[in-house]
This record gives sequence, structure tokens and C-alpha cells, in this order.
Amino acid sequence: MAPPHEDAFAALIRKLDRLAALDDADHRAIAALPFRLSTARAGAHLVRERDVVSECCLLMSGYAFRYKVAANGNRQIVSFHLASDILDLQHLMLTRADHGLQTLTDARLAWIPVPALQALCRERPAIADALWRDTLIDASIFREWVLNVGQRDAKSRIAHMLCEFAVRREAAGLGSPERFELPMTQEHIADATGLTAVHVNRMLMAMNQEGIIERNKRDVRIRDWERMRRLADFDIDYLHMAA
Amino acid sequence: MAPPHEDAFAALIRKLDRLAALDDADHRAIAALPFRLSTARAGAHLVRERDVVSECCLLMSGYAFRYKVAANGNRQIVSFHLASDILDLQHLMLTRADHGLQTLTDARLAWIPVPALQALCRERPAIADALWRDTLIDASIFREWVLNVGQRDAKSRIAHMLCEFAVRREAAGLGSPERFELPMTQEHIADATGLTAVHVNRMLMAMNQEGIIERNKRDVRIRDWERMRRLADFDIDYLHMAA
DNA sequence: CGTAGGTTTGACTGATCTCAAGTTTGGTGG
DNA sequence: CCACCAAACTTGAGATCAGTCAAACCTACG
Repeated sequence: MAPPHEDAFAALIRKLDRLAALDDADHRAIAALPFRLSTARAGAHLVRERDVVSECCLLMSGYAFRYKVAANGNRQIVSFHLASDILDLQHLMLTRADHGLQTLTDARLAWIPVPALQALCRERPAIADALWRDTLIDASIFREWVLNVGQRDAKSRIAHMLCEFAVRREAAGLGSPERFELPMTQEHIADATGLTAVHVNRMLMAMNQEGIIERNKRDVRIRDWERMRRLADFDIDYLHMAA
Repeated sequence: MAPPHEDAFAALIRKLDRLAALDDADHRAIAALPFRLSTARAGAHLVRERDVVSECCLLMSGYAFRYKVAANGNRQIVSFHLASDILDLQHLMLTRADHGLQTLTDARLAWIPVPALQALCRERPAIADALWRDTLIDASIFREWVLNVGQRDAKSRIAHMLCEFAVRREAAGLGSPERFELPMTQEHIADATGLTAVHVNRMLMAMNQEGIIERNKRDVRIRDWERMRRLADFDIDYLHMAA
């Protein structure tokens, strides 16, 4: 196996290539970024709300999520992340974290100093464009989540979350969207959709019985993607993958 | 009264000044931006979902909102905007609109060509920083809205929306946060909080009776800001106004 | 093989929605 | 200036989706 940081920076470069027109000098500049490697166990807290952050975190393997906590103690997960995602890119400009960041599974991470990223943006405008674009897509996903949590019924919300996960996973080269293993518990799904774990369970059971998905614990197979897409009201445009 | 575009660009410059350290050359570059003025009546559609957009829209006076529509016909408002906000700054990088944009009141608008803004960002990095920062704060607000709609009960959601409106209004120099006139109907509030207009009405009546607010139609006075803040679970940090 | 975390199921509760009707208000044309 | 109209607001009664509480069941891991 190749040194882990080569792998991940390669994945990052592939991803940024899709976001803007990068040339060889851009690729070299990314590969030359300073970083600090670390590993984290499942459930590890990487950033806590209100922390002052001076590094951005590149997820090299595993899964993570961002969340906020309400005064009543309820947790809202605001996004899920997978390998090659830069978590908390907003700390390029906003130093105080407005949300927490936690791993879902064991993970490998590369921490990149914010000043190095800022310098990179100054020197390589195409990279700045790609990163800015990435944060704008992030925002588009949040808008879709506001819609999801605000206007769809329980079953559709869960279906939508699953569709998004399946599609992003595929886009990151992590395998087929038709069948995959969920890294999150039903409680995570509940906190991401504004439901309770009990109700998430009931809805998953129902989707199973209706023949839309086939499920064994965390293992999910989407049996009828078109019905799933309709149930979820899933329109891929908000992910801005093309154009 | 001064020519309207001088007013509004002045307000924009003041706002961007708060987001990054701009110098006189930056100010002049902003003032020199090409633009097209227009006016719109209340309820006018400025951008529709899926439109290909080649101008960014600066709101010079009045109020507007962004929204998405679910397959079941439900509308989710994802943000409210007021004078000096740049609406749809994401179109700097994402050409296809993933949501609609509509006025709440009569409004004056300045449309700035995207290529002019992109050139400005290349030439004046401090302005690029300010605009990027603005879009990141936008995203932070969306995260807070996901939390609001996903985890708070009806009364808190509405209170939170009102707190945010009051604070942003004041920050834009539009008057006191203790008393103001709402530009939106109870139906707009409902669509922003994931509730029905009927229930919004009941909750507003309740807040009235509890002495938290005093209300006459659209006119709102917050009688007890501290109780309001607690009810809303409103923590201003997510607006990233300082630092 | 014991245990903790995760999943599943059941019975009951309740916050919010739906439907429906009545009231108020602001704007418009006569 | 007034009368009218449509939109917005208010109120009530009943329905429902999702929450709560509680217990049982798995199963991976130490």
C-alpha cells in the first residue's frame, strides 16, 4: 500500500480537479501543502463548538459528521462526510467554530494549517476557485437539508438522506450507490433528519416491507432506485456535480 | 436624496469593510463595478430554480427571500434578506440556481455581471476574501436553520427567526432590534420555520399573552429581550459578526 | 460469556396539522 | 371619500404523524 498521505492528496486533487480547471502547477502546489497526520477512533471529537480553529481537516479515510446542539440538549447533524472531503473549510475565514465535528468510524486525518491554505489561495487562483466552489456546494446542501427537515414527511426525509449518501459515496469512488454499508446508527439518521431513532427504525422497516430497500442492520440495498428517488424527492442538481 | 446607486454601494462597501480589511483602492474598485438598476414589486420573482444566472443581485432597498419547493408542493424559505445584502452570491461559481429568489416588499435592485465580480476578485484579493467570508456566513446561517427547523419546538423556532431578523436588521443600520415592522406574512414565517400559518398565528398570540412580545399585525415590539433570547435559544455567534 | 450499544416492537400521548368559518385590513376603482 | 374585494389574520374542533416510555432482543467485542 502506498503511503497514506499520497493516496488522500491524490483523492483531494481529483476532487478539486472536478471543481475548477487546475493545471500541473496547481497539482504540485496542493501536493506540497504542509500537513499533520493523525488517526481517530469512531466517535472521536475533532472540533467542538466555539473552538478557535487554526487547521483545516482533510478526511483521508472513514466517515465523519458535523453537528449543532440546541439548548434543550437535542443534537442536529448538519452534514455527513467521507474520504477526500475537507471538513470545516469555513475556518479559512471564520476562526471560531459554530458547530462540532465528530468521527462516525475510525478515520485517518490530515490537518492543514489555515495560513498555508490561505497562501495557496493567493498564489493559485484556480485552487481558490475550487475551494470556494466547494464551500458553495456545501451551502447548497445545507439549503436542501433545511427543505428536507422542514417540509418532507419522515419516510421521505430518511430516503433523501440515504440517496444523498449513496450518490456522494459513489462520486468519491467508494462504490456502488445501489448497495452499501451505512457508517451511521439509526440514532445518527434520526439526528440528521429531525426525527427520533424509534421512528427512523419504523420507517426503515416500512421501506423494507414496501420493497424499496432491502436491509440487514447497516447493510442497505436499494432495490428500486426510481421509486426510491421519487419517495425521497431526490433531485441531484443541488449537489452541483456537473457544470 | 442622493442617487440611489451611491447609497447602496456605500452600504455594500460598509458591509464588506466589516468582513475584511479593505483599502481605498478596494473601495474605488467596488464603486466602479458595472451594474444595471431595476425595481421590483412585492412578490416579484427575481430568479427561479434551475435558471442559468449571469448576474448577482444586490438588494438596495426592501426585503427578499430565497426558497425551495418540495415535490408535494410545500415551499421552504431558506433565508430572508434586507438592504445591502448580495443575493445569490453563489452564482459567482454555480451557474444554475438551486433555489428561487423573490421579493417580500417593493425593492430596488442592482444587477452586477458575474464576470465583473470574478475579475474584481482576481484583482482585489481583499474583496474576494470579504465576499467569500460573506458566503461562509450564509452557510453558517443555513446550518443554524437546519437546527432550528429540525430540533426546536414551534414557539422557539418562530422566536429564533424573529431574533435573527431583528439583529440583522440592526446590523444593516435599519433600526432598533426592540421594535420593528415585519415585512413578511405569517405564511412566510410558517414556510421559513416548517410550520403552518395557522400554528404560527397561535404561537404568536401565545407569545403576546405571555408578555414576551407586543404585537399589532406586522408591528412587533420585543418586550423582554432576555426572555425572548432564552425562548429562541438564540446565540448570536453563528452570525459571525465580530472577528 | 457478560455487557453495552444498537435495533426492534408495543401501547399510549401529544404537538402540530387540517379543514372550515369568521373577522379584519389595506388597497383600488367608482 | 366610500364601498368593495382579496389577502391576511384569527379562532375552533377534530385528526394524525411522530414522540415518549418501556421492554425485549441482538450481536460484536472485551
